[in-house]
Amino acid sequence: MRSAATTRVQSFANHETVFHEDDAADRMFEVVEGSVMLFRLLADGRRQVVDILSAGDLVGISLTGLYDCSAEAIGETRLRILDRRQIDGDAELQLHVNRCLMSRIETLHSHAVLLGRKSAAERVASFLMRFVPGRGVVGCAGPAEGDDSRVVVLRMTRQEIADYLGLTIETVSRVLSDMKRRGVISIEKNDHIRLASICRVCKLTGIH
Amino acid sequence: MRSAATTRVQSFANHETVFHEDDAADRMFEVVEGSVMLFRLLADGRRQVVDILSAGDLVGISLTGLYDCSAEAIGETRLRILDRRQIDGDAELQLHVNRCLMSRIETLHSHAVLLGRKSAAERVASFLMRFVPGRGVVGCAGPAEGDDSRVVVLRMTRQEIADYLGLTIETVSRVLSDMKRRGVISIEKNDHIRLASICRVCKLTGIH
DNA sequence: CGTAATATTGAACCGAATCAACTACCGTGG
DNA sequence: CCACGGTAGTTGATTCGGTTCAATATTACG
Repeated sequence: MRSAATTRVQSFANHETVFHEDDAADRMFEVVEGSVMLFRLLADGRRQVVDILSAGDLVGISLTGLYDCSAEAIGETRLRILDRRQIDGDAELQLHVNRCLMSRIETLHSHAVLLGRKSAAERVASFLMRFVPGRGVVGCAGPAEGDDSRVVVLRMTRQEIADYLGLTIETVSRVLSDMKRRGVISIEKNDHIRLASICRVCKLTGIH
Repeated sequence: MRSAATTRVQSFANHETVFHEDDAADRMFEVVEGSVMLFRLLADGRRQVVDILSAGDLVGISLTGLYDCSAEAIGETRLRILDRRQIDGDAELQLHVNRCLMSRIETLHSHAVLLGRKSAAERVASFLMRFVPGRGVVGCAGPAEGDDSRVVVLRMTRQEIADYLGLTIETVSRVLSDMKRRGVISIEKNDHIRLASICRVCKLTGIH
């Protein structure tokens, strides 16, 4: 979005913290590469991953001056540091920020449906479909002619997936095992999952 | 936000539909009075209320050109119809839209924690605390000297509350009955609930 | 006052959590 | 290269919170 010459890019290792909830929100970022996980903690340690951001998304926007959740890199991640003042003055940039925020809101709406109304199996299927762009959404292309399989790389631990889906690691594991048993997926590595048929996975998401 | 002379205000009766999910997002609104409930449906009829908006909030902002959820008035509600073109040109207005969107995102983050990680009792307590501004949040004033009770008016049916909290009507009812039994609240009318002690309700929200 | 809609309560059931054991994987160093 | 230890993931048995189904009570309203 901005010319690379005038902006600074910072690298984060897998699981490295970008900022903590309640810290002063002094910096804003744009994801250049990798992903960022936003999460909140309850006092007793329960954790909920509230959003997962990837290339092009903005991280660390705050209304109150304090970050409203913590942020952690998923995989090797590079973030461009943005200048708040530059944005405030530029109508064009503001429009871009606007679109990013709206996109977050739509995603958060979907996630509320998942957390409030979907079964464990539907949540895991929905999670897997995140990694298949253009499928399972409006204007879904339908099953590709011929082979409709695909390998998705999660780059998240079972604990992170569970905290994102509002489940426990055991439940996530059980659902994946069950999908494997039924031939819907096969687990090539812990975080490399082959969807035997994208369409079949999609039918398990609960949206149909 | 805008001068009343040049803008149109539309009134909606309780439970009247403002727009439907997937309709063309041709209009944007600002809540003048009352509230608006945003919800999504799954194909089998499961419903999740994803957000509840009140005075000053914007309704019907869309990224895709289609509304991403349905909107329904809660109580007698008045909405100001906004002109999209007017906003796009005005940096000052954009900043306001921006702040509104950020506020939605923070609320949606909180709601994800509620839906993903809180017990039924914690969800209902959190819901009741929504109606007590300035308490149970950062910089909470603490219990008022003397009487710390308060009557809150829900203006929503048990079904709507349940769909907002990701529960069933029976569970909502049971939790409220249990709180009543323990003297935390008293139900003066179905939608008029007296919190005997705001502080005690707050302690049940799970955030402490 | 009578009726329909909404809310409460009870009993049985079920899905996911919990607790506990076991297994696979990964990196390190002998 | 393989043995070792630690971490992450799986699987099983049991428990528990919330749902479901059914009956009753209450409220709103003509």
